[in-house]
Amino acid sequence: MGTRNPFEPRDVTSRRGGPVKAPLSREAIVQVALDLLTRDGLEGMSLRKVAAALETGPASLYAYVDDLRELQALVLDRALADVAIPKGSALAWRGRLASLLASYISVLTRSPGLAQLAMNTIAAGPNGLRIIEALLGLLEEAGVDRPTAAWAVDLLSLYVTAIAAEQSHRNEHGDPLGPFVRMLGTVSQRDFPQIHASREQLLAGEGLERLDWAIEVLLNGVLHSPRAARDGSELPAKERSRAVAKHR
Amino acid sequence: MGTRNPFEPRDVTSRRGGPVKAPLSREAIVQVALDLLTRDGLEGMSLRKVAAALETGPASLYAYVDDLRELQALVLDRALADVAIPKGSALAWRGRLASLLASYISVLTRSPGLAQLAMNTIAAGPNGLRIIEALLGLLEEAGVDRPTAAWAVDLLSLYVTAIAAEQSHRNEHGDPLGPFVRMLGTVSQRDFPQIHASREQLLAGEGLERLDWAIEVLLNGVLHSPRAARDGSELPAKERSRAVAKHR
DNA sequence: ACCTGAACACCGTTCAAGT
DNA sequence: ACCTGAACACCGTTCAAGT
Repeated sequence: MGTRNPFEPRDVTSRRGGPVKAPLSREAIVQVALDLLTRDGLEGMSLRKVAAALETGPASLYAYVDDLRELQALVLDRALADVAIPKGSALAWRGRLASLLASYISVLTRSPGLAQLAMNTIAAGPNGLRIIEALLGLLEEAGVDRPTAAWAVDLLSLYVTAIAAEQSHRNEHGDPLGPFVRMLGTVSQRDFPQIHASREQLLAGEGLERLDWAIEVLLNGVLHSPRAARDGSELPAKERSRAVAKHR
Repeated sequence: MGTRNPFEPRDVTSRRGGPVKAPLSREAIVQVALDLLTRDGLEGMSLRKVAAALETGPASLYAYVDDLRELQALVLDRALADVAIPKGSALAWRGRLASLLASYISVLTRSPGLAQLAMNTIAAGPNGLRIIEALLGLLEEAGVDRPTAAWAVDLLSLYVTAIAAEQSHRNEHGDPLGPFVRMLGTVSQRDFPQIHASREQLLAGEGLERLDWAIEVLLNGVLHSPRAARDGSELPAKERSRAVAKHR
């Protein structure tokens, strides 16, 4: 690069007739970063590449963003804006909860690397809050007591994020269970009888079928494990039946 | 480095009187890598640093290891050797299952970065297999049908890995919920009434207490969501009661 | 205040060359 | 076959200097 030819117009026109040069704002940086993440995955979203896409040097970004970590948090929250929160009560709470979780997974899976990013980032942005708020509301509607609901939000979002991370890791890394399948094929019946007997079952099922089942497990588990009652007897029948009876 | 002084003895003695130079074997590489991971976290376990610790260049490692990914998988399996698998039947299945999961978490949390590594690596090594085998056995003992048990293994290990990753991420990054707590303090009652009302509950509880509760949720959920019965009626009472009655 | 080039201290991986 | 130095193509971040 060195010296620049002074006669060459300095990006007076954008390729698409847009504004003169990239305006370089926090929003523009986050948008370009999300685009890169969606196109090229987590590795493709480096500060240097974002800067290059904005036709500037990497140092320029530090005027708008403290850190790579901060940029990642901003990108995550931007992406979470697309999570659909079921409105009204067309569906019962269980259907709305399942559909919210499904939308969250679908957003995280849409951009490769976004789920991995979500695993390492606390989603404390406005869109993350919207989702937490909705989860708490739906659990209350389900009759789950508040202490249980609070922890359940943590459990549900962590698990669902982990599922998405696992899925997109497989998609991204062209690693469709490769080593795992090979391992299952060669596992010895002597040393690992249980695994041997469960070979097909371990691989059975579409991703979506397994996801539906997992969400059912989590919801059933939450309904059957109220915290409020744990202090009392081992079988808190009254408290539990209240939550369980609501939808079963 | 350039030229080496030919009079200087070429590492004839190790610092601790050990063998002459590091023998450079696959095992030695994995061991050093695990040591680095335990001491310095995920970032500290680079091929270059492992090579430096073995007093060689990074290129030398490629004779024993295909890839950074392969090294990571080997390190993970090596670490999983420490997971304690409850023997005999001193405890009921539920106690042994909980203690196996707790041991798994404790191993993953012991070395910072190990859990993150586990999130991105399929644990198909011998020690990973030992754990899967034990989980399948315990679930069978619990009366869970085989198709359900197979998927449950996936669910349990994924969730528990995610918990460990979250915990050690907080520990490692000196990020003890910092931004999340700050966010909870400033969240507006108007916009997010549910979050506002659940502020204390969202933060309440020791890590271990929450972990115990989460494991209870997962086990209760698995017991109440048998796959074998899903084809039939919505309320597969017979199948379910068989599994549930076993321990409740 | 915003922007920048250059540098610093790192990465994983490859490759030709040595033994 | 094993090992190596050097190079290649990258990183995030800092900093003095410009406007």
